Amino acid sequence: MVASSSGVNPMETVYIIDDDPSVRRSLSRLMRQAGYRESIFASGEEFLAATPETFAAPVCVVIDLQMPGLGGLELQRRINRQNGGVAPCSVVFISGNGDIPATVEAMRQGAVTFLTKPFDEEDLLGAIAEGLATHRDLLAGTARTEELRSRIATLSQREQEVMARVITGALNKQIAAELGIVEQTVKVHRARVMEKMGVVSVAELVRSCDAAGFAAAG
Amino acid sequence: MVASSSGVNPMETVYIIDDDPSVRRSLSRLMRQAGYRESIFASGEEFLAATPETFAAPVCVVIDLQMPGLGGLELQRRINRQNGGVAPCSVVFISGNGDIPATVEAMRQGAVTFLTKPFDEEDLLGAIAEGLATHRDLLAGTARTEELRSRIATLSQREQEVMARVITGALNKQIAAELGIVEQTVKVHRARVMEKMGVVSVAELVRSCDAAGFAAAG
DNA sequence: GAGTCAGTTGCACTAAGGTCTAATGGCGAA
DNA sequence: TTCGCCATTAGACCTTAGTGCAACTGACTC
Repeated sequence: MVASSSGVNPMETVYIIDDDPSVRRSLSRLMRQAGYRESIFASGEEFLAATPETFAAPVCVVIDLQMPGLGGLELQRRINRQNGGVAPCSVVFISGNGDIPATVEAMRQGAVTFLTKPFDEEDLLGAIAEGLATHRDLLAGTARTEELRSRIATLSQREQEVMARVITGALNKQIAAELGIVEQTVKVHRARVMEKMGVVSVAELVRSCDAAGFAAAG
Repeated sequence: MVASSSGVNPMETVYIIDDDPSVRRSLSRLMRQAGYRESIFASGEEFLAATPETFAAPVCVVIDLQMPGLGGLELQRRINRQNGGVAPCSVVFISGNGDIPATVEAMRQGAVTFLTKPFDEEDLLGAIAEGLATHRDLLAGTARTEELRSRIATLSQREQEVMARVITGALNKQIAAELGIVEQTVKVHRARVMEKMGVVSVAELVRSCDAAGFAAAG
């Protein structure tokens, strides 16, 4: 029983990267039948050239391990590097004659799974569904983080210095002493920080900074 | 060049689980040469019966995939289950004739790596070092979490209710209204919360609660 | 029944945070 | 040069938070 298009988010995309035209055709058809948007590529180079470095909607990339030119593992590495080390999409490997070291490497680099040809279509669809779900969750977290970082970017240098100390629980007078300014000035910066960050309490500010990876001052 | 015992934490332990006596002897010697504490077991059942469910010091378990009785993958599952789903130690697989599906499963279950015999001693030692390091970091986080949870456990019901609202940034008067008590009472609870949790600022309290998984009140 | 503990409240006082208005000076863009 | 943004400070005023002391209640224990 193949998954139908009902219930599948039409924005979720599957990219197929395989040097074998018959595999590409076959998987392309399978993806369409499952209700996914899909695109096929004959090589990793082609894929990298044609797709953005980051994706706004869930994406799963199905990669053939053995390909002339850019190999599957190296392709996976480059995809991961595109997003500053954070996987910009989910990856599923397929291979005709893979070996265990390659499997270990693929999994360590974050692959959902590693399937050997011939594989059960259900296994592939299951892996893709899992990869898309994982990526969906990741994107949700990333969107929040990005929003917070853009807010932090609107803070002036001084405001960031004050915020870094506020989220450690430092008193205004302590912050003033550290920065060599007067307490009243700290209050002004602090108020602006709260306003720009869109929070009304220190508790929210702490959570926002933690979520955005903004480091507290020692 | 085999790693010497210098620089290796003497409390870090490696457990070898293999049904082949010669492999056990060989790996046992290798571990001792590398400066690790080690114990050998002929089966998963023997290991589970002889070791605690959780470990206080870094541990790496080297598991043979194919063993009569309890297989390597099932053993890994049981080890992971012991700690409520969180890996209680690191796991390295070794196998004479493993296959890709087993490798995928092992890695998905959190194995550091999967080595095929005959393997390079350096690869095994590297994997063990990595596993121990990962487990060390995990233990450090766990210790902190446990300490915070035990602190939270000393809070009375009311104090927890107040804390849950303090960490949302609620004002004392809002908390009082929600709980149907007077602001002064909130202040008393709040002061006791800060004292018992060992913090002096709301910022620290928020971080502690987040680290301990204590949920804020909606 | 006495003692203990958690929860509650009131009052007074201090400390800290937050807001508003007003003013000064530097610095880069238009 | 003028305008706008940033950083800075002052003074006044109000709101919150934190602390110390005292007291009352109910449940539970010795």
